[in-house]
Amino acid sequence: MTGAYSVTFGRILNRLLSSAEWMAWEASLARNARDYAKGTDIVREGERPAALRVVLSGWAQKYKQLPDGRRQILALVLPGQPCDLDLFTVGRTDHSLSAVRRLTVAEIGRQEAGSLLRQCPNLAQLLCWGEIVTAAIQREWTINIGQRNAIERVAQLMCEIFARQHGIPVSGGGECDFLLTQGQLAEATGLTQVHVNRTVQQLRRRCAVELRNLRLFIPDFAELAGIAAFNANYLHLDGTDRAVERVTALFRGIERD
Amino acid sequence: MTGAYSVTFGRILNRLLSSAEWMAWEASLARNARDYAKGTDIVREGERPAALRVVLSGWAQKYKQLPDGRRQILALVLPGQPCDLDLFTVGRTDHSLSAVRRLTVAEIGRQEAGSLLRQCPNLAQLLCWGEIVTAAIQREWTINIGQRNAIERVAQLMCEIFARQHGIPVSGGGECDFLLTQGQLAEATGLTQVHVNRTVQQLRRRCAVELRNLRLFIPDFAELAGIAAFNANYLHLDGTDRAVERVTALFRGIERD
DNA sequence: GAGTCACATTCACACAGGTTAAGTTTGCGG
DNA sequence: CCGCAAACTTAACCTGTGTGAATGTGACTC
Repeated sequence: MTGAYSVTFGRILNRLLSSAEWMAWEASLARNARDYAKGTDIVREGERPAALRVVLSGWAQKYKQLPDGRRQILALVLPGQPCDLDLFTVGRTDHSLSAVRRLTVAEIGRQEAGSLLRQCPNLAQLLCWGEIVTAAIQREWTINIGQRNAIERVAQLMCEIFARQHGIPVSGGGECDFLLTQGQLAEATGLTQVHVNRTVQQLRRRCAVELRNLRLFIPDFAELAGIAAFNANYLHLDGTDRAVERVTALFRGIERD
Repeated sequence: MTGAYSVTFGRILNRLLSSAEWMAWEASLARNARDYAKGTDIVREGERPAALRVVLSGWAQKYKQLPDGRRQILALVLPGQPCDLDLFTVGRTDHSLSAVRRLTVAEIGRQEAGSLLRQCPNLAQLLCWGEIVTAAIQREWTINIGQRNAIERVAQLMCEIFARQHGIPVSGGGECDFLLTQGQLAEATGLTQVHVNRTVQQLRRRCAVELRNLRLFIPDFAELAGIAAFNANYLHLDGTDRAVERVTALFRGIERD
């Protein structure tokens, strides 16, 4: 059920929720697990949000499509992360969500989500914190696609995916899950499949990066980060504990309401 | 002081805050107004957030820069909008903020922001709603830069700027503020200044769009929207009232804490 | 173990958009 | 209302990435 939780959210919940809260959360996830085949749409743009969704294993992708079919992957949702807070915010979803590969998500309906939030006093703040980081990642993707060239874009995305799973390695490198095909990598970076292929080969030659068996091997993280001009600030890997206090402060007005 | 408030936020506050709340908010803004010259940095990436900033007149831009100087405008903050909620969320800002042209912002320090939130029970939810819409806009910018070609990108941005000021015209067109130079338009769309110039001329020819005197003239909105394949869903122009209820529900757990 | 499918790879060629470098126009500060 | 800087425009040339189509390769199925 648990799978490898991403650094950015799953582990944080585990650390910042009380053990009773954590158990309620985990139980709710387990009770509502559902599988999707690769490529299946989970939510389509324009629908009314019906559930709080949390990825349990596999990756989900947020995407948008133009009327003529051109498609952009906007974000990747890794195991342990909530897909979005649309259930609590918008009337109609403005983007679609689908399965990168075989995927298990928990789909917590409105009622159960409500009672879960009441059982876990810090959960709402933690969910908000997740959204804040997601927004920061979205901004980085914007500059990635807008300003970096092909090799930098792909390198940057690889660094991000690695860091979101294992943090930044102090030295050397490592490996991590990487579930995207080159075609999907193209949709995420705004390149073509063909050019992504050329680019991946370039990275193989320049710093021995390997993409094999749904895993990404990075012999020297610093070297790859150098190519991408990768700066991990935007992942806000530290400071989560304080963040929860801060978000709580934002809503302090409510407590006295 | 007030200036033309954008559809997306200023007017909403006006409608959804009680008149006492609205007066407290306006008073706080007026008390903390500060001017910046065109191009001045207001916040630099990596700084600790020190204030809740709200644009009073002029436009602000969020941007990021790569080490070699390439720069991407990530978002535009229009009059009436808060720049971000960094004060309540992150330890270090992950992007910079500067003045598109001469700009007046209110800079509400931590203490005053706290007391303001306590005076205005719905303010926190409204601020959150603003962030939700901002995130949706960021997603649209990602697909804009990633998938649309030059003329589509520029047309899309023009439609957005217009719609954020006046909503979608039922028929015909209209005019609105447009404070970006072609160079800034280039930084926002991931193109070059030279190519933006070519593109703007193309739009002039194809649908008589004009950019003059810091104003944008759109004779036929539908035509421009057609070029861009513009779909206003992501601006969430409707449904704000309900949204505030929803965000409140998200934090209901807290009320009982 | 032949057939199928998904994915990666390669090639030849085209073009949207980048680059560099002049001009020209506009508008603001004095 | 002058002078200067910022903004816009034009031109010639170049290149990174897209296009379309074919081939290779490994894994899974019946």
